[in-house]
Amino acid sequence: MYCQVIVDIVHENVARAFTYAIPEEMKVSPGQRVAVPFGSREKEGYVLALSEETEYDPLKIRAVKRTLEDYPAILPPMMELAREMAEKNHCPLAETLRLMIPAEMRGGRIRVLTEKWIDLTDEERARAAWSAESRSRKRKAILEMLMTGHPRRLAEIRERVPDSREALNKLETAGLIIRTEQEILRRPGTPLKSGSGEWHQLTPEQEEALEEILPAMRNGEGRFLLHGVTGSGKTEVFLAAARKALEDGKKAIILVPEIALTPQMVSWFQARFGTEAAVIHSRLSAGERFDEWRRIRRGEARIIIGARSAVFAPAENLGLIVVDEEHETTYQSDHHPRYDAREVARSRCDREGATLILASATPSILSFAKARRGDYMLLEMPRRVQDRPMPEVQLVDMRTELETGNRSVLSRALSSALISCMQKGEQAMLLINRRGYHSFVSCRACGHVIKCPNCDVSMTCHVDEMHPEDGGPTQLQCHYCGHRTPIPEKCPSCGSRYIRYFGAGTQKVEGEVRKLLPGIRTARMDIDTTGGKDGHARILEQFRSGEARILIGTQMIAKGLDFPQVTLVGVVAADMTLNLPDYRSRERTFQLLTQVAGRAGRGRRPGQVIIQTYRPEDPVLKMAARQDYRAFFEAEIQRRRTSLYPPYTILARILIESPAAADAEGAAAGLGQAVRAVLDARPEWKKKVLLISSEGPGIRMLRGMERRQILMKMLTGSETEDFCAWLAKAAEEPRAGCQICFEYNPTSMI
DNA sequence: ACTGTTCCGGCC
DNA sequence: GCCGGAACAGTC
Repeated sequence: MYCQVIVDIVHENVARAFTYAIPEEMKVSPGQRVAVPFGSREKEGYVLALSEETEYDPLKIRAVKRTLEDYPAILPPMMELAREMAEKNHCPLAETLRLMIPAEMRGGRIRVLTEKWIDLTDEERARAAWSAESRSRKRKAILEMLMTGHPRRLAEIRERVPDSREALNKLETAGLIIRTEQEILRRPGTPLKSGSGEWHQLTPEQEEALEEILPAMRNGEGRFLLHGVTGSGKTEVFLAAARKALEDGKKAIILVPEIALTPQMVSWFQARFGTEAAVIHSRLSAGERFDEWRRIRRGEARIIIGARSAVFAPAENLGLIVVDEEHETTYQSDHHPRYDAREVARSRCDREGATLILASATPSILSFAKARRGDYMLLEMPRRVQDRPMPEVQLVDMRTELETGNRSVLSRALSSALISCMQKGEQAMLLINRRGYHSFVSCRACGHVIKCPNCDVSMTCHVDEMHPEDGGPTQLQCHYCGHRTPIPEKCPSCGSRYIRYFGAGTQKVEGEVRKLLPGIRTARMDIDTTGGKDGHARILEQFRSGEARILIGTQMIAKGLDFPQVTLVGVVAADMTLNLPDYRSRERTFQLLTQVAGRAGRGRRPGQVIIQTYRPEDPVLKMAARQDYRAFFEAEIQRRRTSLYPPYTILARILIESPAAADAEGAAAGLGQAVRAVLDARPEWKKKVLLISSEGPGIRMLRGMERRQILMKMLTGSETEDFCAWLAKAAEEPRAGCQICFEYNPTSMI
C-alpha cells in the first residue's frame, strides 16, 4: 500500500506529492499527518491519497515512519479547500494546509496534557476488601472514597488522604484498583457575563429573516446578506440559526472581525449553548488553541466563535457559517498566504452544503452589489428591536467653532452634551481615529515636520504611558515602525526653539475630557492601552461595569459593541479618514460613522450622536448622519462605475521593497519593462489593461525599506486572470536585494 | 594536490 | 528547505 504525501516544507522545489510505502501494520488515511524520511532528515507531511499501485520506481520508495495523530488532522473537504486556495494564490499546498492546523501542532512542539485517575476494577470486590480491611486506615479511606464515586482524580485522593502512595500501590497489586491517564483540555478563560440566558421573543423582522434562512438550512444551501441596522438584533438571528444547525446534528461557525469582539459573542452563545461553544483566535495561548481545536475536531464543541482564522476550524458536518460585521477589512489576511475569510466561508459552504450568512449594518459595497446581482439573497432588518428609535445625529461645523473662539477639540455642543449625559448618570463614547497626543509636530520658523528616520511619515506625539502623570507629551512615536525618540528642544533643521503641535489624538482628547469633567472616570482604548493577553477585555469590562463612564478610543470602539447604558456618542473629527488617497476611503468613513453612531441608544433610553467636522456639507457625512445606507450605496456604486473602480475593475500591484533605493528603483524599472513587453506580445491581455502606473506608493519608505510599485487597473475577465497569474510568477523571480510581492486587489494602498 | 566557497539539483 | 556533490577559485 502506498500513499501520496505533501511534505511540510514551503518551497517551490518540493511543492508536489511524494510517494511513500505504508508498513503492513500501520493504519493511514487521507488527511492524516505522518512523519516521513526526506533526504537525510525526517519531515512531517500530510497524506493526500492512498493507492495500491505506484508509477514511481519502487526501489526508491521509502516507508512512512509513523503517524503523528491517530486521526486525520485535515478533513476531506478541507483538503479540497487547501488545494483550491493553493491554486488560486499560486502557492505550495503545504502553505495553505498550514492554515488549517494550530501552528503549535507542527514540529510536535506541544504536548497533550494528561491527568492521572484511579478507578475500581470491581465494586463488589472493593466492598468486600473495605469490610475486611483492618490493617491500614489509608487503604480503607481510599476504598471508601472510590466506592462513593469513581473514577477519581489521583490529585483529589492525594489531597484527602495524605501520603497515600504506598496504600495505592498495595491496592493496585491486589488488583482492586487501576490507574488510567486522561487527557485534559485547557479552556480559554471565562468570558464576560451578559446575563441574558433565555431565548428572546423574536421581532417580526427577525422572524421574517429566519423564515428564509431555516428552510435553506434544511436543504444545505442558502447564501444570505443580512442587512440589519445597528441594534436590530442580528445576533438573535445567528443564535436561532445556530440552534437549528445543532438540532440537525450539524456545526456552526460564527466569525467576528476581531479578537476584542469574541468575548461578547462567546458570552451570548455560552448563555444559550453552554460548553458547546468553542473559541479560536490567535491570542489564545498555544495550549488553549490546540485544545480548543481538538475539542472541535472531536465534535465535543459544535459552535465555533472566532476571528478570521476560525473559518478553518476542523468542524465535520458543517451546517452554518455566519460572518458578522462582514464589511470589516480584517477578514482579509495581510500576510502569506493571503485569503479573504468571506470567500473561504463561501467556498466551504458550497463544498460542505452549509448555509452562509454575511451580516452587517453597513455591508461592503462589493457584497451589496453581489446581493443585488442575485449572488446573495438580501434580508433586510430596517428597525431596531422593541421599536427603539435610531439615534439622533447632529453634524457640528468646527469652522464656526473656531470663528467664534473655541479652539478646543470639543465643540460646545459636544461639551454640553457630555456634561448633561454625565448628570443623567448615563455613559458616553468618543471616537477619535488617531492615537497618541498630537498627530504631528512642526517648526514655526521653517515649517520642518519631524519624520521617522525609518519611514516616510511624520511622527506622532505621545504621553509616556509609563509616566502619564508627568503632564504633556514627551515622546515622538512612529505609528508604522514603532520607533520612539524624545521630543527635541530645538528644530533639528533650523535650530529654532519654537515648535508647534498639530492635531489631536486619543490621549489629548482624554486630557480635555478630564479637564471638562473632573471626577468622572474615563477609559481609553487604543493599541497603546490594549496590550497583553486580555487588554481589550479589561478595558471593556471597566466600561461595562460602569466603573468608567466615558470610553475614548480609536475605531476599535466602533465595532459591534453592545453597551445599553451608552446614550451619547461623539466623533471628534469625522473628515480625518475621508481624504485618504484610497478609492475606499468614502466607504470606510461611511461605515465607521454609521457603526459608531449605532453604539448609542441600544438600551431603554434613546441615543444622541454628535459628529464634528470641517465639511458638514459633504454628502458622505450627510448620508452617514441620516444612517441612510441605501442612498450611500447608490451614490458610491455609481461613482465606482463612472470612475472605473472595483467591482467594475480589478486593481493589482507589484510592490518592491529594498533597503537600497537604487535596487528598488532598478527592480521596479526592470519589472515595468517586462510587464509592458508581455502586454505588447499579448494583445488579448493588453486590451484588458486600463492603466499602468509606476507612481507611488503613498509611503515610499517604511521600516527602513525603500518601496516602489507598479500599479495596474484592469477590466475583469479570464484574460485578466491569466495576466495576473503571469504577474504573480514574475514577482517571484528573485532580484538583487529586493523583496517583491504581487497583490491582487490590495487591502491597503500605502 | 588540497581546501574553502558557491551553485544547483534532488529528495519519494 | 536542506543536503551533498560539482565546479570553481585560491593556497602551498
